[in-house]
Amino acid sequence: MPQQVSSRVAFSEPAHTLRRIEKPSLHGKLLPKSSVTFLLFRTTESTMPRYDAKRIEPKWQAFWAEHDTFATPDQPQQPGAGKLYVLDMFPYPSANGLHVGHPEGYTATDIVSRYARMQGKHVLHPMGWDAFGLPAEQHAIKTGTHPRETTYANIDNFRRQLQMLGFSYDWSREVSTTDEDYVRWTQWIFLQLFDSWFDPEFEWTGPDGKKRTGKGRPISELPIPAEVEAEGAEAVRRFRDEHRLAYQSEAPVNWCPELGTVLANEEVTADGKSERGNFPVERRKLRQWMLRITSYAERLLSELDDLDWPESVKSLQRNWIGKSVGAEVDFFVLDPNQSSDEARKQRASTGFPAKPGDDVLRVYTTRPDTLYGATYMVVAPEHPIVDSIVTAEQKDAVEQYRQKAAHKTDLDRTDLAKEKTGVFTGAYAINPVNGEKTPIWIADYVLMSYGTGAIMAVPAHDERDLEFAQTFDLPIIPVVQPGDEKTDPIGFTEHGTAINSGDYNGTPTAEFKKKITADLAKQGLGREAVNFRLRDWLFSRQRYWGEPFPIWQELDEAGNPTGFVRAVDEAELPVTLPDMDDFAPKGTPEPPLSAAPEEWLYRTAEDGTKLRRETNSMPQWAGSCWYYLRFCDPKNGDAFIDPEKEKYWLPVDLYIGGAEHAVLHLLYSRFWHKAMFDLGHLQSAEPFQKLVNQGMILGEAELTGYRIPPDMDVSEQTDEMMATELQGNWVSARDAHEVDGEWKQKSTGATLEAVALTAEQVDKKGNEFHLKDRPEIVVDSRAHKMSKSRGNVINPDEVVDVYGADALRLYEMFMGPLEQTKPWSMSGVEGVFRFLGRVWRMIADDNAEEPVINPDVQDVAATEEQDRVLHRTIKAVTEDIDKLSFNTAISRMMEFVNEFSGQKPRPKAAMSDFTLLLAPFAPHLAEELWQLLGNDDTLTYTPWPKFDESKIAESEIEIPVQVNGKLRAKIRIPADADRQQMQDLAAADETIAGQLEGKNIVKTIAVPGKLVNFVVK
RNA sequence: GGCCGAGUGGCGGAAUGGCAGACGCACGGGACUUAAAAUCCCGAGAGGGGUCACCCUCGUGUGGGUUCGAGUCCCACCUCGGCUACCA
Repeated sequence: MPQQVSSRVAFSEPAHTLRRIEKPSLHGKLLPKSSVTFLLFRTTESTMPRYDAKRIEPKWQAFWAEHDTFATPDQPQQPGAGKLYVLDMFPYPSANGLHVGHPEGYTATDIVSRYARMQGKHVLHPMGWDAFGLPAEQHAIKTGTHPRETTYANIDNFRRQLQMLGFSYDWSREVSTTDEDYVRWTQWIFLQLFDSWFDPEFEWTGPDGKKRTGKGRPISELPIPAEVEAEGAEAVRRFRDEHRLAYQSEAPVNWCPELGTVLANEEVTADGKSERGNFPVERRKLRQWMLRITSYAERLLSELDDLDWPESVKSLQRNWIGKSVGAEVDFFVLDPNQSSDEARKQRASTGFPAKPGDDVLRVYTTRPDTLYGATYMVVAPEHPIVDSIVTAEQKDAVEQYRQKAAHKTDLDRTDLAKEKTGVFTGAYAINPVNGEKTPIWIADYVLMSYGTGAIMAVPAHDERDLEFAQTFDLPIIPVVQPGDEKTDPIGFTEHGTAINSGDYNGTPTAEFKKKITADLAKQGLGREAVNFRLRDWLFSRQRYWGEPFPIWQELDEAGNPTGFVRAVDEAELPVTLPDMDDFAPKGTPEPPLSAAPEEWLYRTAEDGTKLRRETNSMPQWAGSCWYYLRFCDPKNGDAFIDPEKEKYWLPVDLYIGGAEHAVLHLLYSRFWHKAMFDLGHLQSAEPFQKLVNQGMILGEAELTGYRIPPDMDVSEQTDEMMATELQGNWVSARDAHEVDGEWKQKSTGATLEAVALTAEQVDKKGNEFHLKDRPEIVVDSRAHKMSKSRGNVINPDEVVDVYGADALRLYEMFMGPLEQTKPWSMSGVEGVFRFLGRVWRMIADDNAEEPVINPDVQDVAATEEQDRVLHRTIKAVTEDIDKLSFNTAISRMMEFVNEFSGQKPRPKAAMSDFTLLLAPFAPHLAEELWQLLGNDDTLTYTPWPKFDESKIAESEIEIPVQVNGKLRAKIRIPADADRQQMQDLAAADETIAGQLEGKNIVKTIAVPGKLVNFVVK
């Protein structure tokens, strides 16, 4: 909305209005700079409302701190009321401080926590810091300030801001992931994973009574196959290492040669360049730590069902896990000397799965029913079979392609996605169902990391295969007939009936899949197979400011790593970061910690083995994976959490945070939780029972006009109206829309230039805004994401400075539904600020020098109507909080105030109840009013008001009367009128009688307490 | 391309299948004031009629459907937003 040219800031003398004078330009800062002009006025008399957040808020924050009001009690306030664990996603304490998105979720959880306390529940509501991470390290490289210093300074600022907002956290439980005591247990959990393997066969029953297959178990219980045992101790060690939940493997990292450093994925732009400097980034394989999250894929998927999470988040997680059911099929690689029949016979005798040494290409497909249409095969460039099958003529071309593929950046990949590339290997395989000789290609559209790294290509029924086949002129055989005869089978990727498929012709797709999978299995050529998109979790980073791994690498005599590692002794945890002055990249892909002092890096074990520390560090996810556990028992020196406390508090009853964590954080946490459960350290199966995502807060809407480019020829437009609008290059806002970040004219598709306007350039006509010099042009307003570059970032400090914390809290809850994206509006903040002023004046005496109770508030009994309003409000607010529908709860309180503030006298009891309802939303003001109402302790644990249905009920109600579904009249009837009475009363109404006259009543619908509807002809 | 979500006044948004637009912003009018601010009161979906304490028509992205009755349920389409991207 435009900020009209008008005045908003007043000057006045009295001290309690000084805050408005201190920063008269504040509105200029808070509102879009361009759209406001100030007219400043002076007065010698105070006319400002006396509701003085600047006095009230610090007073009560100090009171709460002094009395440890929010320290988690040992017991529920009311016996049997139960516990409630209310958790926020803890923030990364950035140098910028809080943005307005933080208080949104935090206010919601604070309301729930305060409300639950008043209901007598035992509430755990903690806060902490996810404090490892890149920015502090980069700041250190730039300035030389140690990341620890920056981090703890930022934490202090965040804590100050959160306390300024009056959140009821139990600060005695505060933890930071960077605390040594916390790091110790993060490392300890890693060691538990390191000391475990996943037994896929293990059958057991979960705490929910459901049967499960597959469980994490101690590595000592891993059965060692006899042939491995026979190979000796090293082979056994290697076998164990290969099965651990935390294991090492070669994995590609983003190496930027120009910057001489490894980059995190977040530091690489979508087009494969470094965010800093825009240099090319290549992928280089390095030894990395991985966590075997894939072994938990099935459980992470199936146990989602019982969680009270938004369906969208569940669906994101399901997609991310990406389970698909299909078949693995063996294609025999053709020996040029054998005919295909012979090959098939030989294959049939060897059985599935293929044995080592078989020259077999195994593919994974979700559409085994299209086997007859497989006209070629593709393997990933890295596929190991390539070396053994490539023919002499093709060797060079294949080698070249593999080289190129290996060095491809993300940019090349996405670019090449548009055009398929590949090279023929010269080799052929035999299609197991029809004996057809099928050429084998390599192409980078097949990924080594999914399925078997090889596919059978069915160009007729797969988009990618079709594109590839068309590029390289490969045969296309349709094998699925769409149900609709008119549809071309080529390019048809859905289910239909089989054609060109031998004896299977006419079989519907679903049935065919099952049948052919079974038939292949019988012949030993295939079997049903399940695949997951989910990959193992790359758990190491080449960073300083993260948890060091509690791992030693073993070195040989020459000081080179042997590849074997050993865990740091538990008693030596935590492994703390060495003090280093220089965090700058060393120009090699080695992590910064490899430049740590020697005494940190090296050691000789008791058995004489030389050891070197693991120099990779853990990702930021590590600390955030389990912080919800530590909050239950933050000071425990003997365990990461006391089992009794875990049993009592877990799972988290309400978890609120941004949707950006819908997949990774929540999936990783669930994985760790399940692994720790399997190992007997936890008793709950899932960490977060109920999850809510708060919506994003956009910047304030700005006025925008639209212009077409000057070179466009307006005369081409045939439409006369259009021509008028285009004249002078302006178009109507109604004719403009944004496509991929660009403004386009809907009617012509022309690219537009969007122009932000100032209020001075705009006129209001009726309800629309128009350009002053071009009144026919309608002006639009739009909200965008807050960003520094746009200059539309709202700083909570400044809002609190002008309007107070209660107003900020209340506004953020009043904006709209919690889960919805919604734009900021500073005048909306003023709206709730005015509401708080009205609340103040309803209960407090605004004319008194000292805060005292309003003389109109008296110890009188409430009238029936007053009781009705009060109890209706209690009911509505209570139910709305239960639904997390805070915006409507606030509306209800506004209605209450609108109703009561004009009344004299106002019953004190009703004012007290209202104050309690307000308390979770605007706790400072509520505490102050509670005191004025004659109470001398905090209202934090005062019982929540109860409502009485009988007081809400009215004896007479108004209901609508419809004729043929159209509203024709409203009548007053007794609340308990039955159907017949309602009909009679409705028919007796003058207007209705007129409507019914001479008509034939076909049917009458009367819903008691609701409405009457006559159907006439 | 795929998946998920959403379209209601000038704006943010309310509405167990039952009076569309609660509450708030912005806007207009009035009271108070030398004036302004602050505060309080009143008005308002759009269009039309009028015997101004009243009535009619249209109205929740578009087109169909179910129903006595649809913002709400079903089908198709359009637009916007978010996430994801060759997963065979």
